[in-house]
Amino acid sequence: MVNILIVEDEKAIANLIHINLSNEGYHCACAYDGKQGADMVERERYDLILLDIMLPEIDGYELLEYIKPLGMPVIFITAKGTLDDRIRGLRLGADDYIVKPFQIGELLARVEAVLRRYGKAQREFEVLDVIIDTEGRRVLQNGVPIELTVKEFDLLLELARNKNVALYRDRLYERVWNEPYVGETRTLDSHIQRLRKKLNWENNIKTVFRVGYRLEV
Amino acid sequence: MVNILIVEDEKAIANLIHINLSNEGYHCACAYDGKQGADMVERERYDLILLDIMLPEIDGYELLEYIKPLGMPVIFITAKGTLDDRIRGLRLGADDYIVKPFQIGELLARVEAVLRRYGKAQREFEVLDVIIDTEGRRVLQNGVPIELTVKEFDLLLELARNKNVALYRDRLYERVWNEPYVGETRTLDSHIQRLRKKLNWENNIKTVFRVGYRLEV
DNA sequence: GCTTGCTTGAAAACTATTTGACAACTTGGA
DNA sequence: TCCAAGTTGTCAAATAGTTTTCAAGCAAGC
Repeated sequence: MVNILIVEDEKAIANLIHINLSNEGYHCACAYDGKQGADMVERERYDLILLDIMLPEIDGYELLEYIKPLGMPVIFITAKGTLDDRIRGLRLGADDYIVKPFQIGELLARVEAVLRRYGKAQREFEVLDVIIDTEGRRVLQNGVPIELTVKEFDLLLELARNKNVALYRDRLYERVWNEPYVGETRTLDSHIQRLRKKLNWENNIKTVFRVGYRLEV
Repeated sequence: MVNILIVEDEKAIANLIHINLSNEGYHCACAYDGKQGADMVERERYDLILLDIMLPEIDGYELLEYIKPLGMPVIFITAKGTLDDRIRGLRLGADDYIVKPFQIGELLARVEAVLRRYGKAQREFEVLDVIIDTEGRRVLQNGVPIELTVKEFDLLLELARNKNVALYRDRLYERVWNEPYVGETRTLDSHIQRLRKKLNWENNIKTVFRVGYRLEV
């Protein structure tokens, strides 16, 4: 089982991450300051470490230097979104970074990307009656393969990674299409409809009027 | 099954190697100091030993002298990249050496090379109704030899090594052709078609529209 | 120079995606 | 409650893009 360490002093955030990663089937441990983090890293091997920069005792940069020789991948969590910090983190050997406040789906995507890079990715995950095979880009519903197009698949992934979250149209569009949302067309709607139809998810993909969509599980 | 011993005191590195070799289908054991390494070598036969030079208790050079008469191949792992060390290791009878920090792919290549030299390489593997003999570059389908050209064979290998994974066209091309994919020609497509035809794999090599291909098993 | 494998390009076949017109719905105030 | 304005759903046509096919050209090794 994939083993993840969360080093984060804000307990609320640590818990939020913990809950969501556990939900995805990862095993998690938390450390609430740098010293504790160092201890835990020393005692056990983790497949990935989520590391806040601003920490009591030992800060994230320092801890990173300590972790890197151990060969465990690290994703920085940073509240300050300045380019400087990002570059510094990456140059110091972090594998990725994410800026607070983040959407949980974004975190999951980054976690998955890094794990995949290290050959540890969870290939598939389950939502409702559907199993999504991310690497194979395939979908099984109750064991039956469902043919999805690229956009449909990406859209499903985005929804599934943010289940029970109302996703704003623009954000959803921008994530899946990788381009700014102008909102003059029915593109996103059409794809949502097709997903609903293909998966019989009329009741699970809810429209949130004036906001966007939410996948309810 | 190929049996490999990793003698390395940095557990993180030992684990990293362990994970990656296991992934390739090798069986691995770890020893975390020279004495333990000596014990294990005495007790069991290994097809290959990965040996760190800087070890507690008994150092790598000493352990090598002990191992050599047993006729087990050895790859040195060395942090000091000086020419001296390399030559010393090789003169003492190591089969190869690798300098930390290394890329895991490089290690795998060296491991495979040494195993092959000793005739221990994993020569063939099976996918669907086909047996691929990597060394002989031959393919048997239900016992019947199938003539594949070089490119066809490499392409098959790449697909087979990533079965059930949707491989992006560019990645696939770059892996097989060893050059950047520009995407202006039908080269990859043609070869895919020929593979499909020769192996009657029309249904197993799936096109993933706008992505690439996937070998389904 | 023949053979074989590899690459290419054009055209055909196919598929996904976008769009637009209009219907249906939601909402907040009149 | 009802209406108007704004949003979302529907669906088929148009567009845009991708893959397959095929035949021919090319290159390297015999």
